Amino acid sequence: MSKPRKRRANGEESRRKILDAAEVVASERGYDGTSIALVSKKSGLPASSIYWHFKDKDDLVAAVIERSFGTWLAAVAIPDGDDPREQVSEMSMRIVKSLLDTPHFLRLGLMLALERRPEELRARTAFLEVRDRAFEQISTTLRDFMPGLDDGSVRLLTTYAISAADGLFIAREIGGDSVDLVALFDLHARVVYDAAARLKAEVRTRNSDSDTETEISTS
Amino acid sequence: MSKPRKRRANGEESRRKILDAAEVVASERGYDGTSIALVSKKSGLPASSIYWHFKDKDDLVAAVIERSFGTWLAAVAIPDGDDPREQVSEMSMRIVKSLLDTPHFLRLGLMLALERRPEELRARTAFLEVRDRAFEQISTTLRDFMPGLDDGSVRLLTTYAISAADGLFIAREIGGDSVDLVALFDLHARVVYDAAARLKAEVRTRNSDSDTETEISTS
Amino acid sequence: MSKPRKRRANGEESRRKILDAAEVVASERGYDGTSIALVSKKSGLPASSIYWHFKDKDDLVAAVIERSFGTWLAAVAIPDGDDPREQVSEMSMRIVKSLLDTPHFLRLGLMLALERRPEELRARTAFLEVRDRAFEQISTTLRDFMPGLDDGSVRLLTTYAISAADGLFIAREIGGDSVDLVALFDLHARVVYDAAARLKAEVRTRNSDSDTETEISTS
Amino acid sequence: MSKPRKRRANGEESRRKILDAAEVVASERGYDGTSIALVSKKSGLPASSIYWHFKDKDDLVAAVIERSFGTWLAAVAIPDGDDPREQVSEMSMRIVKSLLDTPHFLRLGLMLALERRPEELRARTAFLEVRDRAFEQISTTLRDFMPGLDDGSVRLLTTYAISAADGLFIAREIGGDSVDLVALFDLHARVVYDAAARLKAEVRTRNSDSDTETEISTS
DNA sequence: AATGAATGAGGATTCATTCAT
DNA sequence: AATGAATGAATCCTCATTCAT
Repeated sequence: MSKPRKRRANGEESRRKILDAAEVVASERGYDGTSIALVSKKSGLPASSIYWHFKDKDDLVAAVIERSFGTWLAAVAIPDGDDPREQVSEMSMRIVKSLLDTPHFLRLGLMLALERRPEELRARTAFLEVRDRAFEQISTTLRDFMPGLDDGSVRLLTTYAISAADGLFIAREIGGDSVDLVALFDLHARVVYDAAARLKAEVRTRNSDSDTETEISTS
Repeated sequence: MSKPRKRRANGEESRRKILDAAEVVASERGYDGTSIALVSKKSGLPASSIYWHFKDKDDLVAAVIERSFGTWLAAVAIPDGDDPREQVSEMSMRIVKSLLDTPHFLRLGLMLALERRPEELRARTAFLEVRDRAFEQISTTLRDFMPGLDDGSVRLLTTYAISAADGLFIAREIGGDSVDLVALFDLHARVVYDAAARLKAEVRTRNSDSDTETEISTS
Repeated sequence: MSKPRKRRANGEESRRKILDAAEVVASERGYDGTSIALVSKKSGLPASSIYWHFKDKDDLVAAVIERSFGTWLAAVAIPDGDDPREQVSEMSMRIVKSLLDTPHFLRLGLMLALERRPEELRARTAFLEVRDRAFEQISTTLRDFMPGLDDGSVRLLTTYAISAADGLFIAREIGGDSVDLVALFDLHARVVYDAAARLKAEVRTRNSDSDTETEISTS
Repeated sequence: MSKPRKRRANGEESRRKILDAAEVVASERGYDGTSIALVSKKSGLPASSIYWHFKDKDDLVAAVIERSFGTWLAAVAIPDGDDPREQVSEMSMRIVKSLLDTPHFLRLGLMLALERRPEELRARTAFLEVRDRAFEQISTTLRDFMPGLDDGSVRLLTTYAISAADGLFIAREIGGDSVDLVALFDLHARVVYDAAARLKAEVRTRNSDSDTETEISTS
């Protein structure tokens, strides 16, 4: 009773504990601030055990990124059967909720993204990869909702949509509860929608140039 | 005579060298990644000399933030005598240019902003302070351009304007030359302008709801 | 069926794999440089399996020494029925060949021999033992070829013969192909033979002291 | 009196203390067996101070090699004004004495020489370099004493002379006082001298080929 | 006959900082 | 106004070894 040390070797669970601890630490302190000793303390496993499960610190943090992204995706993903027309506002809400509930993924990712070290971290590369996947996903969604948009515009809008969302997340991280993330994301969704509509209109105009089309004023 | 007299020690210059080195290092590696040894190597001055000029590492990085912000402000500031009507587009251009030329300030600042360590860094506080000043500045500008906007809207718009700009900066940091920062900031300026106009219109409508009610100022 | 049945565990073969790996590693890096992890990697067996076959690292390396010596002896040994008169030149050739083909035994042994650690290694002791056996063997051979040599001379010559051979081996290890080991061992064999002959002559002279001493000119 | 800690920073002396400690440790345990912690303990300076004076462990051991060689050379070198004819026997004596008194240089060097690690140690390279210098020195001496020897023979003899000496040193390291190093080196000197004389004679014979010289059978 | 997992001790090296000069 | 030297704590990671299965 005094020490019912669970001596059952259980690889899966240990790995999970380590990732849990590392996720919290890394998302609060960044890569350099994440010491193996701290992860060891928080996970309850000796430092050497961390090295049984992960090649090195970089490998550990990359694994954190990947798992974190999975969790985050699941939280954001829209359940099957949803009415497509509700997708936009629904996704906006889900994103906000995910950022408030599990900010680990994005906080850590952005910290890594901002770094420039002589030799790339696998952890950073891992983040950029999942970010690229998100980019493709959103591009596709945009094209579905606004058929007729040219590639350049889709690119521009997607970049803007993602980047601004990053920025809003940071604002919330800095400002805490005084930042109304819901209102900001509402604004953001509308703003992107309007911009998409305007760009689409401009494209159409440009295409049917000599015709009698009337000017289309900014939304 | 036997020794080639080292030129008279020049405090100002040494300090400057150290700050120059620290600015580059810190903006590439963040706070934890900035080792005194590296700053020493890059500045050409011994580590102990850094401690003659700065109390500790935190003090050094805070000084970097402050000087960096000064430099950045000077690059962004609009020269006297400019036509106020050109201010918006001009400032947009200047901001883009400053972010491309001297990204140190914002890169370091955002890295610091994202961190959550048990004991606050003076360096982080310093960044948040200059950011607050920028917030006030932009709020004022917004109010000047869109008189009649209620305080909540100004707050929301300013937060959005700044945050999205942060996000665009990050996108550029990640994507490099493949990210067209000029186009993104053009879009951003327009989007904020439109949103401001719409919010203003909504406010006016709300205020003159049923009849000729007199203006009711918020706050 | 679901699992491709790992072929029946074969103790002998595993043990051999481990010894093979350890032999290479230890002869390249010495005792301290031989990590169980590296032997594990090179042998393809988990570290814990190494401890199933060997008590500890010292035990493993001692086993390497013993097996290695066996291999080496077999390579050097003169087949039965050989004409005794050809033994010397033949053995010289065989030794050279063995040192070129399987240098593991001697390389590792000499490394161990040179070490001086607070607590003796069984591995080192094992090497010194087989070396002693070799010493006796060569002493006997010498006595057979040069009957009449006093014990001191046999000792001296044997020590010289073995030691110089060690040194030549090292020279080859350092110099690689640029060192003509065949020529060196030819020289060595002749030199030892001459020295033995001279010592024998000196002994005979000394024994028949008061008699008509004949001048023995050096060289 | 209880703690008159010498707090006078004295770089030279500290460096010397570290080298002294490292020399002993490395020559007893080899490169891998030389832990910075042990050197720290034996030298009385903290491990971090060792890194003020030396870049890394490899740098430290290379410095040991170089200093050790200097010491050894000084012990072996023949004072000016010595009668050249006494040089050979004198040098033999001096070498024996140096090997008995300060065996550090050669013990460490041979251990390093025998190693084969994936990435070369600067320490090993340093040893091979000084060894090369010794080779040239001895070659020159040989040529002076035996003018007329062809280059191949000089090479062969020098290699043999050095290598056998290495082997004799090892024999003494293994056998301790029971190994009569003086007798062995006397034998070695004579053996090399005789071999040189014989080789020279053979060369002369070969050069005057067409003459009536009879075959010279092996001694 | 093995092995996945664990673990405390120790490995080299860097850290921020101080101190005497 | 500086700096060579020092230093204890911390860094990441590897070590030999054990244990439960």
